[in-house]
Amino acid sequence: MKPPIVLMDANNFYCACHRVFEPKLEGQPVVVLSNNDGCVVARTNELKPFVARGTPLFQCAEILKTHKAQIYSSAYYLYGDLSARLMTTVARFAPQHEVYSIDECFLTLPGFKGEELNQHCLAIKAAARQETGLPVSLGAATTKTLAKIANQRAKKDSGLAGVLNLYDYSEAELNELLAATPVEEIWGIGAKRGELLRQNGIETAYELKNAPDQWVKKNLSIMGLRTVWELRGLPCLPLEEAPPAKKAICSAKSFGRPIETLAELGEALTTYVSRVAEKLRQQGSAASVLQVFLTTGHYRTNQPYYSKQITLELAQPSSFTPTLARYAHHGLAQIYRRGYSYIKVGVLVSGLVKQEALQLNLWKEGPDPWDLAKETNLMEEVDGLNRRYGREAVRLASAGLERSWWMKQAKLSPHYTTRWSDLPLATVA
DNA sequence: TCTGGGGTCCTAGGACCC
DNA sequence: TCTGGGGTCCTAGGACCC
Repeated sequence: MKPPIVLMDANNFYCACHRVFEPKLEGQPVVVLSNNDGCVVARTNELKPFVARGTPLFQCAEILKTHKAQIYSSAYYLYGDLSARLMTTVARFAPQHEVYSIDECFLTLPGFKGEELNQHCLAIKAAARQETGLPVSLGAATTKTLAKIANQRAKKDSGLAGVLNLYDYSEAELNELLAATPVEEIWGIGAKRGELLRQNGIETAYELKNAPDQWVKKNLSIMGLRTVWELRGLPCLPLEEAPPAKKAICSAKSFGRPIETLAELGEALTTYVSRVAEKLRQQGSAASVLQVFLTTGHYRTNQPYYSKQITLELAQPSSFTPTLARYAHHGLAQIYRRGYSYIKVGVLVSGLVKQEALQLNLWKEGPDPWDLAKETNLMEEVDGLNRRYGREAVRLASAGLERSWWMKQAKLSPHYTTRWSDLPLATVA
């Protein structure tokens, strides 16, 4: 017997995080903006019919105003922290879990079924609300893809109390639900594939479930075929308890204003390289390839467009911030052209190897082992200080001090969970 | 004026080899 | 005019997700 797979997903996660610390927002429409306050990345249910996800702020400012929406810049320090608390809570309820994204977690519940399964899901929901203040929904089924559909339904249908169990549905009941599910709502079917499917007369999840394997594989690749099998109740996507190490790490952000000079681009690049290097060390990796890219805006047509990338191979894999920064700046100097207004620069590292393996190989060739030990110790100190005193408490001077190019964050929330000075005050009347 | 960031996986096509 | 077959590796680009 296949064990039930449950997907826990927070409702309007980013918006909900702001509500946790500002209870006055409860029942009020809230939106959260992307970096640079550019687009709407999250909005509460009240606004969903009027504002699509990803709409640029300037295009929906009026509608937001008429609905008296509360607007926030994205505050990832807050979301990351609440996410960790939420995952700790739900993990208690299952022998195995996979944190799939910042607000989603798959759980397996072997031995559970029927009413017992429903009650367990309700208990998870109650604990999440009690311990983190976040509203969540849960969907149970035999595969991840079906659990996703169950979860969506649980969210949309207010009669369901946030929990839907498809695990105990009969084949006929399940087919009926799939027939009422548009094909674009299936996990793994986006706009392009949705369009292709519709052109071929496949409009619902039920129709896709019954499409011939050969046709699916040819048109939607092996991933599409897996999706179809999962719709049929055949698990193809295993639970991954330990997240696999990343194969590439990237940092790239738009500036708060266009910049022209190599010096300022360099400051931003150092900042992003430092972030990438920190993430590398966190997962115990060193990079052997580094890519730098920069671009002018592509929405404004009255300005010349320029976009370029360069790939550099490191003499030795490294996670030492100054080494990576040196390569990055070397690359930037080669692709930089005067006379353009740039809006973004970025860095991507790949060819990742385990840092330990590097150290073991040292006595054969490569950098002086003594130097490497010094580099490692130095970075451990820096990472420790930054963990303790806040990100970028210690940083390279070339990352800049003024940083007038920094992204726009006009509506930033206080750091409720990471700064003593920002703790909310409770007063007794 | 103002249009996000960070990932994964797959496929096609070219270079190269025997 | 005719011009093999099969394999690997790499890269660029597309599609998707949150």
